[in-house]
Amino acid sequence: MPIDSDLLIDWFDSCARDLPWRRPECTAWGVLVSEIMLQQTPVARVEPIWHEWLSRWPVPSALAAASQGEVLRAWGKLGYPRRALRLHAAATAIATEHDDVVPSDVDTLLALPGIGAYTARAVAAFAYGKRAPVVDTNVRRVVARAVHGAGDAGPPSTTRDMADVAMMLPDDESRAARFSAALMELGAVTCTARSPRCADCPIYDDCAWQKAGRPAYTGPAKATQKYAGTDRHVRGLLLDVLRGTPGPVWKSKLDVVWSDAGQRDRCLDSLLVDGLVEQTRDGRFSLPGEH
DNA sequence: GATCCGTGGCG
DNA sequence: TCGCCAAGGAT
Repeated sequence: MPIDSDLLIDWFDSCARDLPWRRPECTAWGVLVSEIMLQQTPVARVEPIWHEWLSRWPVPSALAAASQGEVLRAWGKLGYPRRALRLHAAATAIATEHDDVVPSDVDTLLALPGIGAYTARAVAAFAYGKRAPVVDTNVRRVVARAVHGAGDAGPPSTTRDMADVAMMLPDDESRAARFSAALMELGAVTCTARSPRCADCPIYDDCAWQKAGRPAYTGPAKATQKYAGTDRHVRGLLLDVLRGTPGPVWKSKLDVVWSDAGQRDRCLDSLLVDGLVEQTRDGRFSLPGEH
């Protein structure tokens, strides 16, 4: 059973969270910054950083004028700091190639660094009101349950997932964009992964999962990713030292964060390769552009 | 398609 | 306590 767009949009219009990047005065740039920050990162942690960024860098060219090190510091502990570098690169491209205007066309957005299938369509829909299937983890879960009657979404398949949603998109552009935002909102606040609040769900009566008695997820087990002791962990520790220090540091300062010298050095090398760290001529290490 | 890439809160 | 989870993208 497809999702009743009228029910869902009405619920969204009356109950949606008041998030700053949803306000009418928010620019397309503000929407783009929010979408990048929200990748794999909860709203509560993004909000304060988003405000700082929009206040400090209100247009793409302003961010482009900042150094990579400044950008990484301002990114703080949002996680996945390569996103910050890519957003900086995207801002530079927008400033130089698009007249400082965030593109509204999906294919043009896809050509920018750090912008993939989800983010390109999210910006087109939420910043410009375009009709595009916006599919994130929330949408995949809501569709899996409400439409397919499954406990959760299986492994992602961009093509199939977008086709699923495209079929349900209202014809009207503005309503299509609100429908997408509503699907995401429902997954984020009501049809949650762990303990869904089905009693509060606006489409409860139509939900295939509810009708089937809410069967548990039966698909393939999701790969659980470790963190403690991984390279990701060590890279985070190394970067945290550089964020917390005004200028370049000697390697001895970095060596104290992790006992395994082999892993430490491998991670430092990978940070250099990724452009998250630079080495000065005298052999010290710093965030890029800070020496 | 499988892996890698940060960080912190919560049940 | 600790595994799961959070508006993904690049390779």
